[in-house]
Amino acid sequence: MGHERRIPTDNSLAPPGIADDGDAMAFCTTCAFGAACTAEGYDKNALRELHCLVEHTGIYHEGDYVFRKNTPFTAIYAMRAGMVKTCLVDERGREHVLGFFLPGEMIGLNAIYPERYPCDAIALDTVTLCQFSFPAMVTLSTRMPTLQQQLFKLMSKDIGNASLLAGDHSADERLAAFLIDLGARYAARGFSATRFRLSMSRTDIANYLHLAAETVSRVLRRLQNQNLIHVSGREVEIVDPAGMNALARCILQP
Amino acid sequence: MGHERRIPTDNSLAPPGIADDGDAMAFCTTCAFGAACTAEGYDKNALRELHCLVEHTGIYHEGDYVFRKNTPFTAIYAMRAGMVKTCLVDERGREHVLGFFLPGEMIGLNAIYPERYPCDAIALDTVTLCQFSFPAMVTLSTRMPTLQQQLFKLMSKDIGNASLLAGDHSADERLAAFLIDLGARYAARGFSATRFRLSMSRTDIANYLHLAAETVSRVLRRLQNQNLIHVSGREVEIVDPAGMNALARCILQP
DNA sequence: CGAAACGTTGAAAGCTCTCAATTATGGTGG
DNA sequence: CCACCATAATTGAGAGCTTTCAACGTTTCG
Repeated sequence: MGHERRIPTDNSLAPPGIADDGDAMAFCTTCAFGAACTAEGYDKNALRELHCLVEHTGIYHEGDYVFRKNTPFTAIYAMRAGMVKTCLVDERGREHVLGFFLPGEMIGLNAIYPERYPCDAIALDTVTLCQFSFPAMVTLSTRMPTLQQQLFKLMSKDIGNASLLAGDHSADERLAAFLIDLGARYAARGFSATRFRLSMSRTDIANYLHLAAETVSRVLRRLQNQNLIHVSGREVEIVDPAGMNALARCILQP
Repeated sequence: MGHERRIPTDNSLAPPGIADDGDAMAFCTTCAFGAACTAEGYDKNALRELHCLVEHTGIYHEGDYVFRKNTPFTAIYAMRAGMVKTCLVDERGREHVLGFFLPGEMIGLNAIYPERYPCDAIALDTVTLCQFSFPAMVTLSTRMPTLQQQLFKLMSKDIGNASLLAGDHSADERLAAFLIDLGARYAARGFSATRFRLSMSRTDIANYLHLAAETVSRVLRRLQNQNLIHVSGREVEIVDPAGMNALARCILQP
């Protein structure tokens, strides 16, 4: 394994339900709601209220659905461990991957407007997450400005990220940007930015980057031959971060 | 002209400042904040407060900047008339168009998280808009749940829209989806869905759809030869909406 | 009227895709 | 523990779509 999970995934024995304070506080430091949860000077009751609308869900295994397209929107989810992809299948049967989610990131924010989940969310490995009732969050956020701001921030961030893939860039640039971005997000959670495991298949990567799976294979090989990365199965090491950044810059920079 | 502007653009003589109620109310029916502004049963004071944080800006002419990349984020804008593009220029000097904005739509929501505008916003023709101080909106929205919900909705919508261009589709499908989408958005504001004027250049369209300008020309010609549309300069008529929808479906449907 | 920007059209090159075959990996059951 | 199967990943060759480069026609506006 390229990195160690800091968040224990062995809470399978604990029944789903209200998070106990100890667990919740420990997790909150890496969670997307960290800023709201751990905000200083906060009324302890408010903090308790926020924790009370969280449910730790059971464990999801590879292939399990966190939610399905067109299901009524009820909750958003914070990743605790593992990786989830969001995707949808078009009428021609082709799968489009919208995003990959790492520990600490939020899923479901794009369901608020349509009031239904606009895509499927599928676990790529063993996943645990926190479920937040959205109606409850909305209510609470009117009394808790920090929470409201955090929601605004998270959503605004998502709007910006979406345009990452927008440009018409070469396959090499796309793959470089993908790996650099993944490394940066891992680093933000305390993992290694240069060594990690790809939980998703080459096909998933291809469907995310809008390339053919064969092209993903070829480009990974090409980057390795240029001594930019080292790939072994799903283990990846970024050998030359500067070189990779140079490739990815035109995508990540703007 | 393919459609009539319902919103007068001749307020250039009025000094920027607080919107008078008459104007504001008239506009609100087509504005993105309509739901919040015109919500029934609302405290008249709250409504007045919302209107008070709006400023009608002066007129922008073609090429004028509404805001510039990296400027500190202070306000979001609601389009009243005309068209604006948001774009950024990469280090190679190539322009990427992120979006086009029609009357009633909001600009600047992607600046909340970075706290700076992440792109330029440029008027494509004669533009008028309303400026909302964001800090003031945030404060007000804690007392005005409808406003908060409206903000959530608008942002969530933007997250979803961004994935419209994501797929790897043919140039024909992209152009068809672009025109159908534009028509639908015009229709949502009371204009014709099948006859309108493209305020942006072929190059802008190309930079938005990630095609070469020459390809845009060729595809428009191709669609016209198939009797799907009629193009004359920047005037467009969708002659066969069903056929165009069939082409665009795989992009717009999911 | 003339310059400059915009738009169109043609031909050749390049990148990625598709199709096909081969190799590697991981899980299952004997 | 190993054989076996299904899935995933890799590699090669040819086709297709879009891009690039270049030239020409058109519109706009000083």
